[in-house]
Amino acid sequence: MSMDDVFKALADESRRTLLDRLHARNGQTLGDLCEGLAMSRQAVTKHLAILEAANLVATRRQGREKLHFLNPVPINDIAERWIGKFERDRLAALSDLKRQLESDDHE
Amino acid sequence: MSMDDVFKALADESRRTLLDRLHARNGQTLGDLCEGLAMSRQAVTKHLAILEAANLVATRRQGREKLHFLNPVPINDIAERWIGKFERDRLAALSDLKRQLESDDHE
DNA sequence: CCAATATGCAACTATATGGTTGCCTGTCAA
DNA sequence: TTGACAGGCAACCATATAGTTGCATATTGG
Repeated sequence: MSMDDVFKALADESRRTLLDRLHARNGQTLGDLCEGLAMSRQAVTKHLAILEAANLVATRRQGREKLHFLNPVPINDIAERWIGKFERDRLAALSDLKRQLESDDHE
Repeated sequence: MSMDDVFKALADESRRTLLDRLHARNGQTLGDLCEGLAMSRQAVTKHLAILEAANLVATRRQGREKLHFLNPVPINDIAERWIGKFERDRLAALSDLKRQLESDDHE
């Protein structure tokens, strides 16, 4: 669960997709997370193990199923490392504004 | 400057150290950034090129020197991807509190 | 019990990546 | 001009890593 594990875990597109899926719906099983992906179940298992070791994903066993949950804390730590407190607020405001403008475009 | 480039760039400890150095003092030259590091100048050059391609570092030529500047925007985008607006505020508050407690410890 | 379901483990392969060495180019100052 | 300084480019090597296949284990429902 070192910092290096977090960055290595995030370096792969497949793993980021898995985090996206958990962000959209938390608490999915391995089978759920495999659905529609162009790789074997074993590949997904390995990716989830890496995400879990990095503390980006927490798990809970329920019978023969294993539920997966996204943990946003290490992600926040990344931002804290290189973005100062005030700069953070400024960038957050900019992001909000950008989202606002984009959603207006689509109306 | 795709999202993948950013994560790949951050996946290496040496590159994160370079970002730390720029965060501590912005606008350093290649020579500055090499100092005290246990690798060749050419290795640092390659790392900086990767950081620049990922838009994490911006550069400006000045005579025979090249100055390097940290760009925090892609870092912020990472946090935005998996942390909701309200969750972001909550995590930021927690981080501030944690920092506060830690600084108290050291007094 | 037993077959189907859900997940775990291990060996193997191809490619990506970090680091090196050697040499080239450009800029400054005496 | 010319030597020294700052940086750039290319080929090469060792290791890390994403993906695969094949087999094993564990839980549930009939």
